[in-house]
Amino acid sequence: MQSRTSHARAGRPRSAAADAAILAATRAALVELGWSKLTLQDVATRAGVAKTTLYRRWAGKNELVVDAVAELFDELRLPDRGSLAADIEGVVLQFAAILARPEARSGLMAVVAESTRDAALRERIRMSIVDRQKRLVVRGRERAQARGELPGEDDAAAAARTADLIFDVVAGAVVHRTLVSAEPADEEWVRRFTQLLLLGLGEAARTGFAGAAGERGPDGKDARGRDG
Amino acid sequence: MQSRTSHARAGRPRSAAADAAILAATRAALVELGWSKLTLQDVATRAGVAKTTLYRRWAGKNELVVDAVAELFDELRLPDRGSLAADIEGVVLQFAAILARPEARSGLMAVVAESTRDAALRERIRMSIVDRQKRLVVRGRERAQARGELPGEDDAAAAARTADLIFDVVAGAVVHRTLVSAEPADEEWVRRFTQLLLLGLGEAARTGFAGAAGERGPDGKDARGRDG
DNA sequence: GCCATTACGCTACGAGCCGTAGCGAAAGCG
DNA sequence: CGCTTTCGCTACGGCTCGTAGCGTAATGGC
Repeated sequence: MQSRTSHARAGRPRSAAADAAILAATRAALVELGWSKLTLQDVATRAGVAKTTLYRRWAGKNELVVDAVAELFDELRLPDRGSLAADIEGVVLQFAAILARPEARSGLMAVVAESTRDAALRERIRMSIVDRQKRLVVRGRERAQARGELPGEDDAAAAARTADLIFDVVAGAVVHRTLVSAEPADEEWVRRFTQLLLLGLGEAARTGFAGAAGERGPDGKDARGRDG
Repeated sequence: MQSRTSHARAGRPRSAAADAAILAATRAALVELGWSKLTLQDVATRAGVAKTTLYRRWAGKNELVVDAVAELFDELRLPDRGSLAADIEGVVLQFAAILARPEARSGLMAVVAESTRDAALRERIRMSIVDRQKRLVVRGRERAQARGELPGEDDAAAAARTADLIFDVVAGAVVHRTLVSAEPADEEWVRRFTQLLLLGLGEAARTGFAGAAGERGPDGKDARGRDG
């Protein structure tokens, strides 16, 4: 069977359990040691494998950490909460929860920094982490357009550019808040951010901007869409 | 006289020229080698000083790179272009120009990553890099409020939270665009981003969002303030 | 069951960088 | 001229990296 599904070449197959153990050990090491003090020898010991096994599967520290961190983003979902605002808040809160974990904080920025000088690494990050997030933006936007909350776009290229822009704004804001400003992207912050994103600077400020007093938008439409 | 101005304790004073040479050498090494392959021995050789001199002035690689990169942000200015939109575009373009330089790309994210596990380093980054940027947001917002483009805010604490939010959105978006998406934050992107920030998702999309056809805001006010 | 093939654990190794210690010389101050 | 601090230089132990080599384990083909 294996000969058909994945052309299993003869020989001893790689241990899938070892893969999982290594990635879990990498995350544990990231939590305890952080990026700079993480060594492959330490990861190997934690995972119960030999150091040479690590080098047979990953080119180095960068690639290993990318794969270890990428698994954290598997849990990202796009819940249908009934309105664009509520959908944004939901997915942003999930994203913020992942970035609040120490293994993501210390690992993600480090590999992004490394990727500025390594095109292959940048591509690996894009495929296993970034694109998965961007897909949520695209689908959420389509959903909002189907609801009539956002106008449709005829030009496909323009639609892609817009999705890229929105993605950079959303992901960038959460990352900057969490890692640079080093303050939590909690529910109140997400509410205020969502209002700013939907209404813009002038209009959002005019509605009080507080979230507590401004859950409903100025056009009378329920901004959170709990009951329609 | 120095005994009064800066209590210059007796002994040979530190060479200011060495400081400048070391920081310049650090930036040069960042360009050629990137963060991970940058060694203090290499920086010392480039600067024409001994390695021990580096350790007498900086605790390690992290602190050195923070200071070297911080100088890049000295050139940030807040030009008065006549309108909030034009001011935002101007300062964002300056920020993008700095982030386009390789010494900023490879150095900035790396020290931010390190700062997730080092509170002292995080404070150093905040003081010498982040706060300088944030001040531009605060002043630009005050200017827009004086112009009547944005409503004033009575609560000082709420005003500070709003400034923080705007700052995270602006800086985060540019950083994410430049370093994660790895695409240039050029004039067209900045135009579209500014429109999104000012008008919000729904309204900005409704105006076409393109920039080329949307240089003027929907309220008829020239969004770029070039010739009126 | 036997063999070719691949993965694995283990050890050892040179190379490079880190951060520090110690020394003599240089450059300021009074 | 003494005192103090900085500087250049050398040397060092300790650590990590990435690889090589070897014997063993596990699988598929025959």
